[in-house]
Amino acid sequence: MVGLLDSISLTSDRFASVIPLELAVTFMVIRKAIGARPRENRRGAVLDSAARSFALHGYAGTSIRDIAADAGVQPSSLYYFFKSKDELYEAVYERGVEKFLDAVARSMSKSDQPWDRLERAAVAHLEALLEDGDYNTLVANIVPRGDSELDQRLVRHRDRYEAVFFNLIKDLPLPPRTDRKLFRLTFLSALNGVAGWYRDGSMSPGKIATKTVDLFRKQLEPDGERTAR
Amino acid sequence: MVGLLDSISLTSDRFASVIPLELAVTFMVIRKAIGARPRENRRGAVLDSAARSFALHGYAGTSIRDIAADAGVQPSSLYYFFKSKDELYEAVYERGVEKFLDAVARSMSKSDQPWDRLERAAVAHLEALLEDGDYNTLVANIVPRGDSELDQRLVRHRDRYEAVFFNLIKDLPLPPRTDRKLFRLTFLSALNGVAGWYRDGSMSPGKIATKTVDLFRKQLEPDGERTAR
DNA sequence: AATTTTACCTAACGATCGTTCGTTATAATA
DNA sequence: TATTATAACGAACGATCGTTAGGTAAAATT
Repeated sequence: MVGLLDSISLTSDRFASVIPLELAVTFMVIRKAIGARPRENRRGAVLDSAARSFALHGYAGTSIRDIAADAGVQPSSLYYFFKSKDELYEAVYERGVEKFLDAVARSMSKSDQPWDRLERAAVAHLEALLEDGDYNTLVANIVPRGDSELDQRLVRHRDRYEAVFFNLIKDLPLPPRTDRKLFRLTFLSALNGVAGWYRDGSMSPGKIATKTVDLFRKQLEPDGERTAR
Repeated sequence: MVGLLDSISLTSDRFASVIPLELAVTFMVIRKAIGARPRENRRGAVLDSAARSFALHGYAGTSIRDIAADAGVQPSSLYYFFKSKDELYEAVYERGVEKFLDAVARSMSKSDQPWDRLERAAVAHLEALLEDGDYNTLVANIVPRGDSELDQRLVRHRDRYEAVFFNLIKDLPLPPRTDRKLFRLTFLSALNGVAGWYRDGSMSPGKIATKTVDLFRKQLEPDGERTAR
């Protein structure tokens, strides 16, 4: 409020010397409502809206106009921040990878035991996916096939993250002939698949993650003798 | 060939009485190349092309014109067979569910043991998904959220198939406190996720399915003592 | 032989798509 | 104080979108 009056009193405005202050304020308000805003960067809002729409309706199902409307901005303004729809999509995807990376890194501060480390990572992964949301949904759901230029860049971002689980699983004490690559791919699909059926209120993301890890590690349950081949 | 000449000799064609037979044949050929074909139903071809495109680029990423071009038909012709893009998509999805159902039903003719039955189903599922292809890819990849009318119909088709695994897993001798719902969801995500990383030549679909089932059942491997918590 | 049905076609509708253009008010800098 | 950079805007471009209308020749039916 003070800032608004200040900016009038400095008056680089071409009307200021001709019209009374009351009218100037009116003009300010109109201008504020319609057009140019004072020094405000909507890049973050645009990125958020893009993440939302892309997560909900996919790349092709989301139009530039959808995103712009959601962010309260004109369609053409997106091109001030991003060169193209592809670049915007990549920015969202990359941010999603970083959010995953951060979440998992934070979760693994301590604990040396391999299965515990995997469990912590899984919990962090699922919490990021289901609670934080849109950016991560994109990374979890879209497995780029690598046939377009955009896809190839997406794969590179995704690989950075998958490497984390590669290392986590490398340290796991598994039965000798276990296929660790298949384990990783299967495990990640299982975790990411949760986004497809999770409905708020049923079970907490952390709980789901823990139980999922248990599914993969249950050979040591004390009462495992009920099972048979 | 004989049929072609026959159709000329019956001559309900308005040129037939005016021009010689040679020229009539020429017209036939031209008409064959450009326009109206004799009694040929392209519905199957359209459905195949739709499955292909939808599997490859998704619903929004596929245009009616893409499908028509791939099927060698005019865009408007799709509306002779299907009322709308939505209905075409649903037809593909439904067919995908039926293909899955058939494949799994065929695979389970004998074998009483629960784990073996699940393994057979998994093998059939993955072979259908990775070898047969497009129709199944659609069902595997798209988990409808149920917010549109189309989505709600899709869910109903999908549920018919998931019920099969519900029953398969019900009979499994699992440790007492195992969450069978989570097992099913996780297991199906793991299987369907294979479509995201499978590249021809690495491992056969059947082998992947078998090993995936092993991952979920490995608690009875004889040398499982290497594992620790 | 005349009529109807089938299996398409050509042409076009208005809406929406990603993107570009030129403009403009504010803030930072010289 | 004049200039430049920033953060947008409104209007429009041609392309493409799902869909419809109306036509046409062959086949089936009457």
